[in-house]
Amino acid sequence: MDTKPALRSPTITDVAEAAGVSPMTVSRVLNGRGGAGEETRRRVLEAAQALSYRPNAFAKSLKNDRSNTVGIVVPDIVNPFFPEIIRGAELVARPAGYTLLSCNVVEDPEREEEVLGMLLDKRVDGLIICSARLDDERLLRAIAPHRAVVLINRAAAKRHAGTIEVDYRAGVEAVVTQLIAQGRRRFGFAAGPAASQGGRKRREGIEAALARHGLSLVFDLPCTPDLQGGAEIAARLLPEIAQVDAMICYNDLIALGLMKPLEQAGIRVPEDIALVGCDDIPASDLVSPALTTLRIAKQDLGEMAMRMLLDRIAGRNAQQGIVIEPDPIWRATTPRLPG
Amino acid sequence: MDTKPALRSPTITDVAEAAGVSPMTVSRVLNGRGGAGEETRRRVLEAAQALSYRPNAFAKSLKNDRSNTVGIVVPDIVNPFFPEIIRGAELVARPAGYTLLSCNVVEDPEREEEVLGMLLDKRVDGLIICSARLDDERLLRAIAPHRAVVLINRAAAKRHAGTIEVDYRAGVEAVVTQLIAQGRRRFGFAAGPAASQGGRKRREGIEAALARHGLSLVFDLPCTPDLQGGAEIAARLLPEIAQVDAMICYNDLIALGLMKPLEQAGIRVPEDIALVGCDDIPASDLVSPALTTLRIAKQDLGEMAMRMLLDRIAGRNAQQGIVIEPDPIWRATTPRLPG
DNA sequence: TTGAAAGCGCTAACAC
DNA sequence: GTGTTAGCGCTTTCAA
Repeated sequence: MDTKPALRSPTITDVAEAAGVSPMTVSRVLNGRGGAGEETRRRVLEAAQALSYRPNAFAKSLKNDRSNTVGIVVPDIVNPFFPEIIRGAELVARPAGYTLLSCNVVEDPEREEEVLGMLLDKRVDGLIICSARLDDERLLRAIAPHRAVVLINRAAAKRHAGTIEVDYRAGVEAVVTQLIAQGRRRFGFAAGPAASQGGRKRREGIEAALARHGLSLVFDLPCTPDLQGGAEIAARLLPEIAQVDAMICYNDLIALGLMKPLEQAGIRVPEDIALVGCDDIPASDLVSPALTTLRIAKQDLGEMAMRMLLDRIAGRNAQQGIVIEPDPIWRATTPRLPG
Repeated sequence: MDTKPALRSPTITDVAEAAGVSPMTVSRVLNGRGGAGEETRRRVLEAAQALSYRPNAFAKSLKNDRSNTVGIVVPDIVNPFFPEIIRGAELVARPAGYTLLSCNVVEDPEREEEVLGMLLDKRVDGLIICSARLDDERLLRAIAPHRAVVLINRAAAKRHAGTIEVDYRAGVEAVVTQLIAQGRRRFGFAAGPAASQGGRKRREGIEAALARHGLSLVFDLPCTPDLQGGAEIAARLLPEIAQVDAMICYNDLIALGLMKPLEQAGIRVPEDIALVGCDDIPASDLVSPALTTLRIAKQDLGEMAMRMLLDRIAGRNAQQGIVIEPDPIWRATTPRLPG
């Protein structure tokens, strides 16, 4: 019955011919613009159906100067922090008629720049950038030509981009303050990527809490934000492990990567050393001892960012900067809380 | 110094005017087609640079009838199995000049169908589908109009798509055989999504091994392929836990989701019940006891799939079906191997 | 070595 | 209610 799929996909003109009308009428019917006779309408729909007609998105975009596509750029799709954000963003984008183009930059600024250019070529209507690693100048230059931008965990002039920032500073400060109250004094920081703004805010939080007690960081080293980074920190830390009785980690992956080497070296967590992560990825509640961390509502974050982006695309720049608070989740890598 | 970014992005005509040549010459220079005077060439490049000209991908695609974009469809981007595949695919796609459009279908067949249609609208040059959940007829109908398709973990007529399949059957059979040798007799299967072809192959592997010893599955229940699914299986299993001394799980997430409820119920792993996952996600080596599993080279899988896809796009359909073998990783949720 | 014309598939603006 | 014209930005074809 079925005819073979044509070599060339059917165009609006093919449908028009099949229905015995003009392309314009087909366009009107298919886009629900109204102003088409009932009978005509039926014939057009039938013809489109019969040909399995799908409008060519390029032609549409070229004409309309909008792609109905938005981009989201993440440092590393394998880091469990980001897929949830992507999912949240997609959840909002799709019902609004947007396709999400998600791009991985593998923690590489060059690549980040390249990807932003590519998204420009594809004429995305807007984009979300998670934890941009580019320096201010390059970032600004790269986003300037874009129609609408939202930055996650990166400050920027409101004119150029909306921002959603996690208040790591407050979150980390609260946790460190609590640990000090429990008697910890010698803090280390596994700082994550040096270029991360979020990393600097976490450090500020630690230092603010420490300063109030006349303390300062005894260990502060950057590392890749993954299990491997944690393992490397462990190797650096172990020779001078006695210097430290609490480690604050840039994220859960680092903390998790730290745990096994510590255990193998006979260091007890949390007795000898307390461990705190950040993000609350699923694995953190699965390991033993379960990891104390700052929970971030990742999917919400993605949803918010996308809502803000859609607003900006629509020219509504109402909410320009949102700050969300992380939630301390006290688990077993820190001493039991009193009460 | 800089002029404000224009409202309208510069076109090839703008560049042509600035350089005092025709659009055609600009096109030639920018695409490295050769046949342009040295001096002309220089002027064009300069003008393009000065205007920050970026060719409009739509116009290009509309004309060329190719988008230089390929799609990859995954059931759930939050499942750690898939981001690694995506990364592998991207690693191969980008140097070849392709942009990867990754789409999440949240384990929903309707959504899968919709996404395949959307990809068609966007005129992707080809696409990879991971663990398609559509039934054969709908899947075939959905991929038929696409130019090139590769299926991961799903069989198909070679004419319609290349395939890369993990030999779960053999992998699972080997593991179960080993467990039987260690004295396990009462096997359960946390089967994952009913629509998964991979799930059926795992079951076949279990049953083949059991049959050789006159045994059969005492527990076989579908579940979502995530931690939640494991927790639900645990709830169903616990009342009749004594019936079972080994659980084979569709994937590591399910196995991991199973572990905490079992532990809380006082069931010892592996003494009372052996546990086997599949995929070898990073968390599996972090928990205690560490999870025995079948390792799949996820990134390789993604790379292979993309290479096969690029071949098919280029009209080279040499390698049409690849089977890869999973690697049993014996860890602590199964009894120690002899030797 | 360079340019002019035509057209990819679609739709906004304006007829009829 | 429906059709015609023109043009989005680019490149292929052909001519100069």
